[in-house]
Amino acid sequence: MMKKKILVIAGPTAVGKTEYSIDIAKALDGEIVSCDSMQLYKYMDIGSAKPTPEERKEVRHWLVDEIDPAEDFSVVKYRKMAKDAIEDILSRRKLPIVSGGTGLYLNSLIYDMDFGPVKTDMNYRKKLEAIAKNNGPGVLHNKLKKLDPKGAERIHPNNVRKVIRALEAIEQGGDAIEDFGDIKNRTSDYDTLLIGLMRDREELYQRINMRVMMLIDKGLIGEVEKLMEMGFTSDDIAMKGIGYKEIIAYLNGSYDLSTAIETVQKNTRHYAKRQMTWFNRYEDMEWFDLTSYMTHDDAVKDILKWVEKNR
RNA sequence: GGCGACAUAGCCAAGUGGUAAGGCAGAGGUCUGCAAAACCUUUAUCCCCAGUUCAAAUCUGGGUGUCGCCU
Repeated sequence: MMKKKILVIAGPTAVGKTEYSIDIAKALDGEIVSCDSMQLYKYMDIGSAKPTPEERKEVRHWLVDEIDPAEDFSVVKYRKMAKDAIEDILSRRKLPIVSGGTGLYLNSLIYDMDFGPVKTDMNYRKKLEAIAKNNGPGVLHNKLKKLDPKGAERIHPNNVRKVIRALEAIEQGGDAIEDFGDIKNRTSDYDTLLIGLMRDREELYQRINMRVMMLIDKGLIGEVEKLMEMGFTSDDIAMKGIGYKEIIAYLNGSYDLSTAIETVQKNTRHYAKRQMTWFNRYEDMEWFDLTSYMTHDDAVKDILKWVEKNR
């Protein structure tokens, strides 16, 4: 039986995934399944650089504008939603194109990751967070050493969040968290074609700086004010996104505007670098260096050529 | 022109005789239920010249530069 083909377009933020994905989707009769942890949220349009309504009319986008910013969300929910979307697209004989920059979410789609039965327990987490805060992170890590020596070895003591998650998995009655390094094989659910978009570091950073200025021009500050009026606070994970947390700080008076903007730019640059680190480990990812093309169309043509050859 | 202060990494900065803290930026990396999250690793011989000393970023003299005050 033929495996189901899906195309993945990954790359750091501001590299141009949205426009490239749309052109590629149009050429291949595809629909886009967003793999972006922020575009998922409703009301957060400007800061997450969602595709515009016009763009979404050109090609159908899935998993954009789906959840409330206050909702507890996690990879597992993402995977479920994304797989449903992919099935829907395939059932209509179209090509699913997973496009985005959230590495963990992408992994959940292209590897068979077993997240286990244990759900998140916010109260439990808060309790442990308090312990870490009062007695130092080492206490939790020592505990983990006893319960899950392998996990303790892999997780740095200072990484409280991961230590807590590892403890949660065991203490709430599950198995120890698996090591991603143990996963060798891609999922058998799909036949995945991985495309990576990149640019020269310098050019990418320039695009990031410019884009942040553009987001401000488009009304990011007003968007954040509106979200705050709706009752969302910096406690909501969604509001910890880059571009949101800094503007909140500005509105609180912790930053002046130019500091806020510079901080957004800086954090976005850091994020882009982490994304590159993440994607670099996919050995079969075909990279297209957008800096090296004279025009957008040349690059699209090349990408399509590669897809035709490999699909 | 006079007086004073200062000069340490790309930036901020500690160190006042014993062999260069820290933060930021930069670079590299980790990742199995908050991932735009969380976390880790890494970067100097102290403005220049001479001197004192076993030993100088630290003390002395000179030079250069910056800042402040005065006329």
